Amino acid sequence: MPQRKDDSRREAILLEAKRLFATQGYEATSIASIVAGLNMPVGSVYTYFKDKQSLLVTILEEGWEEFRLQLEAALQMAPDATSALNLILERFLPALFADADFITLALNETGRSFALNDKLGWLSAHIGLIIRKLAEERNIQMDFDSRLANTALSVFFLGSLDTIRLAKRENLDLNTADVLKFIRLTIRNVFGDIC
Amino acid sequence: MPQRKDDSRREAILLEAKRLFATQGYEATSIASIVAGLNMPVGSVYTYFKDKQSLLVTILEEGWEEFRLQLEAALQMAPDATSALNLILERFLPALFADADFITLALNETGRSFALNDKLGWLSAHIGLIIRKLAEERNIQMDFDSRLANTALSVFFLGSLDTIRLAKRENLDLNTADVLKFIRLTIRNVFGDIC
Amino acid sequence: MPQRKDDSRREAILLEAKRLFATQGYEATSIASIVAGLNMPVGSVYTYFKDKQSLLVTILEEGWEEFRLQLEAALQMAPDATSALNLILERFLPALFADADFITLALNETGRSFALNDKLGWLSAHIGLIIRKLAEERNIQMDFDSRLANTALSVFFLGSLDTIRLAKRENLDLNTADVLKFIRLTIRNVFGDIC
Amino acid sequence: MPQRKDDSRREAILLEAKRLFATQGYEATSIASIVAGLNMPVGSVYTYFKDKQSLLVTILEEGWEEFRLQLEAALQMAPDATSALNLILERFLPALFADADFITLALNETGRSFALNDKLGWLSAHIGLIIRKLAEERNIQMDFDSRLANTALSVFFLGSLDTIRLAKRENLDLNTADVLKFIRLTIRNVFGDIC
DNA sequence: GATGAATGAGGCTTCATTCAT
DNA sequence: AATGAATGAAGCCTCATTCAT
Repeated sequence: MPQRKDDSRREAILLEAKRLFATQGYEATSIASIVAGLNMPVGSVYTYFKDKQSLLVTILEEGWEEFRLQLEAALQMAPDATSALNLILERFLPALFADADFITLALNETGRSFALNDKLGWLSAHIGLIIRKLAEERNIQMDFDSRLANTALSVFFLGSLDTIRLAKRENLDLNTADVLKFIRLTIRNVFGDIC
Repeated sequence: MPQRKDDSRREAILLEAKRLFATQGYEATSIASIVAGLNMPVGSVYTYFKDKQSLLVTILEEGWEEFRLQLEAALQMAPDATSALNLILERFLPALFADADFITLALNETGRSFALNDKLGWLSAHIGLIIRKLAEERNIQMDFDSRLANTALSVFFLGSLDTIRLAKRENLDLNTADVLKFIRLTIRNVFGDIC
Repeated sequence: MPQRKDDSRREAILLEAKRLFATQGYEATSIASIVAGLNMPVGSVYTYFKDKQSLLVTILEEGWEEFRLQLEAALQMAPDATSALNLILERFLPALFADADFITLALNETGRSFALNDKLGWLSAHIGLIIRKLAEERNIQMDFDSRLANTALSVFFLGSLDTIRLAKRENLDLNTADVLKFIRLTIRNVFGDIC
Repeated sequence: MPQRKDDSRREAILLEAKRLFATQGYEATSIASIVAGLNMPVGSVYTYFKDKQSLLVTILEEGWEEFRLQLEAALQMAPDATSALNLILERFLPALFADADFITLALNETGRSFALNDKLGWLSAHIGLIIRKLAEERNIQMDFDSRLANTALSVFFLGSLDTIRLAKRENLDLNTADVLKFIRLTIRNVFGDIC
């Protein structure tokens, strides 16, 4: 029996690739530079991945899948819309915001290797449902039409992600906590003291 | 005063470079591909620009400068905070939002060739001043601390830019008008019917 | 006596290698592509063969040996030159012509991995002997010197092989039967109605 | 004005490539090895040729074109079929036979980069016309059907080429003169003393 | 023996930049 | 100043072969 493919080597490659792609950009990062720090030969990348592009796609798709599963699990556990919202604010968003490299790649490679709009659509559907339920529960009249709602969600979601990556990259005096606080504040302005 | 004769060639190069950099990415765009459609020799790029990097820097800096000057001119003309705000909403933002390629480059090349945080800082200062004046004029109590204000501005500004570039790139059923409408709505929620 | 169990795997490798070497060329064929269709691991090749080169050499030498043995057996069975000639025309050449892949490899790898001239020399000696006997039997004066005879044999032999491989490869409206017919006609022109 | 493309460099590359492709095979020859002896950098190849494949195609197509033009010019000059035949035997074939590298490539790359059958068809048409005229002029009854004629031509043509390349490659005691002599002899057997 | 992951040299090609003309 | 051929470093990827299991 030959050596079995070593999952830890695969993960190490993905992790280093994510770091470098996010830091220097996909095109500016060479395969050689990815394996250099890992003390692996270049050929190893091609044992685990078809080509450079699939490295990026894997990072983005597996990364998103992780967040998606987290969110769906959280929503299933939630007995009502209020607790669902709180799970999003306490679990999903913090986990997403913690991965600045993923955020950078997702935003920069939109369209080239990552269908960000698909993900945004999926997110809209889920969040929209929660919002409508919340409004119902709390007897609040929502006069947003769906276009405006989508716009709002997109601005808040993308703006939060971009703010966080900018803050991390430029060592701004802003951080994840500030963004979450701002989101909470916005929600409270509409729905009251539910989070 | 007429422009120097060759400024038109310089501008043509900048325009095509901006389009290609935004569409394909900076690294993936070759100098040869920039001049190809313009029927210019590669050497031309180096008579007007030091190297490829300076092409990108010029696009970003001159692009920003244009918007900055527009905004400053607008603000100088404004007699009070309310009209300043309206000028921003009617002149500055629409002009900025119209240039999707610039937005894409500014967001993607953040940190590599463009200090987006500097620009955000400058914007914060100006907008912040208007906000404070507005609050004063209208006798509204602002309990935002400055960190939260900066966060809010960043989320809204970057989120708007990202939403617009995503909408353009992915042919979403969202457009500049929707984003502007959402911004207006948000402002009215705080300051009332001033825009 | 039964063949050793694993000879079938060795043969499968040789067969697939021959097909691919002939179709795509030796260098353009990877070891991996040879075993891919056979559902065998790459390592198998190295249990039966020293390296890639020896795969090719084996195909050519074993292939030639098979034809050589066939021819020699045929000649031993023949009571006279006329029947020897007919055996060649009815057994040896059809068998050789049927293996287009072998022909292609033999012609293309001449000099690199296969001493085609050695084989041609061996063939010349045998055919030459038959020719001389035939001339003697039929009392025909052969004024060919040996150089010209070798040239003639080479042109006919290589020309036939090349024609057949070209016909197969390019789906020409020419086939093995046509080539054999032409050879027969040429012989009849010299020796009369003996085949 | 920049440097003009230097045709002598282009030719030097083609010549060395032809030599190496014929000697070692196309796949086994690296671009680096082609320019090594010419004291040129690798990039030069790509100034004159799109890629490695086009290097081979150019060698084959330009080489064939040269021979084709020679033959057509010769045939136009010939007042009758007999002199046409002699021009072929004295001009065209010797020129073709002299270029052993071209012959090797044409035979080995048949189908991959060179449609040898197209050329054979073109040749058949021209030679066939001469043959028919000769038969007519000399009142000889040709009972060859066209299939057999094509076969004969293919065997003789390809056989001659292969014999010559084999002779050159293996330093056989056979040469171009022998092949031409054999061809002449064959023609005389059919048409009498016309060449 | 059987397996197939691991290796790293080497191949093809691109491209920013220079500089002869 | 204008041009575009020339350059060669560097990138991605393939693949024969080895060897741990």
